[in-house]
Amino acid sequence: MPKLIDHQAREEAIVEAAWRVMVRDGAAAVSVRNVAAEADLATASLRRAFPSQSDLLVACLTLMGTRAEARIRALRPRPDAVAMAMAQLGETMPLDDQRRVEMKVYVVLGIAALSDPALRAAHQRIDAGIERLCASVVASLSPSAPRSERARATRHLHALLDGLALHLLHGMSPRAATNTLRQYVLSLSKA
Amino acid sequence: MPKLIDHQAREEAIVEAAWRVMVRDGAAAVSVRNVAAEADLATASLRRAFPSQSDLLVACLTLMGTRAEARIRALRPRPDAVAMAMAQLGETMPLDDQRRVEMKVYVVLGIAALSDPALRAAHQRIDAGIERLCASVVASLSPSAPRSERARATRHLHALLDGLALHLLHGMSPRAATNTLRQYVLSLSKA
DNA sequence: AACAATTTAACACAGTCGTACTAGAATGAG
DNA sequence: CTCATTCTAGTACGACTGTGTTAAATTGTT
Repeated sequence: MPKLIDHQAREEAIVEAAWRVMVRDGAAAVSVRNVAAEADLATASLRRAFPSQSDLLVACLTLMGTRAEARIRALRPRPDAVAMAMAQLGETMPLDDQRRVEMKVYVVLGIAALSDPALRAAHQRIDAGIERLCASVVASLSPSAPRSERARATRHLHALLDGLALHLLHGMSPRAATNTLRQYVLSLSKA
Repeated sequence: MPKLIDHQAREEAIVEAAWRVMVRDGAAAVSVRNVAAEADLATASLRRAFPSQSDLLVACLTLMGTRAEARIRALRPRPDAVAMAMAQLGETMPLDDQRRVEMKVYVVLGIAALSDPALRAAHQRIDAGIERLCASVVASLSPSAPRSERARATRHLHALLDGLALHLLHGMSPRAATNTLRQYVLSLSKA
């Protein structure tokens, strides 16, 4: 039998290389050749893992969602609902390089998804996950609020989260973003 | 003297053609050739107005800012502060095709600005304008709040606005977005 | 050591990109 | 009508793109 390769590990390495290219040079630079060079692979090897560029981009988005979801799922429960909410929401904010990269990937490919059906599906899955997270946070903080009010708060929280993500990429300080988010979370728990 | 051409009108026509291409096919499709074809012009004519692609993209962003600012400036004052605030903020939301196009341009090029210094400067000017608008809205609704509180509300409003813009592009209904925004504006006026 | 399966390297193809140049068409002023 | 000036069409160049294909190198098993 031939050279044995851990394909899953390789796929992740390729995706991470693509992330680096995207963060460094923008979405337009994520070409098969650039990513292969960044991953120190032949373009043909990359094509075994991802036959088309579209597959690669979708994998970029999907792995980002998987990673973030895993981190949130791994959080230890906390008794304080506000602290728990902030911990969960904070996993979607760029407090370290890892999360900063993921957020940029999410936002950049989210825009690309506006004119790419394949990306659109992957993006909607992640978007739905964030929506569920927001709904669960709202439910835990304002359990007694009427349903329509919770729905509105969920939309509000979701938009705030994505808006802060955008501003963080454009240079907003993580402190300011965290404070803004915390203030809204607190207002939910009081209402 | 030769053919007389209204250069400003032509530049705007070119930029609008570029907008159409960007909205229809994404930012990657905004090439000199595609835009020239969309504007029914020779590529050489386009190059007279915008010598480089970067110039064209910057103009796309700048004209968008100019148009939106002009619309906001042209609003008739209203006695009701909440109504005035919603009218001003609403000018940044896609309630018609015109605004929808502009919002998409703003968001798409805002992402492109993350890895393009020329675009970055143009984007920051518009971003600063929106920030000023948010600050003025907050000031008119919560004149008695302490300064730090107003600063936080401004950041909150700004993030909410951009987050809703993103969600609107991804299919959120304008009604839901308007309701969410109105609810926050109302909460500002009560506090 | 020899085989077989997989990975890699290298190249090829057709297309588009930004940018540049040149020759000719169009047109307002005299 | 003529001229001067501007605009346009067309072409060209080198670089890059996604996608294939083919031959050679690599390596676990027998």
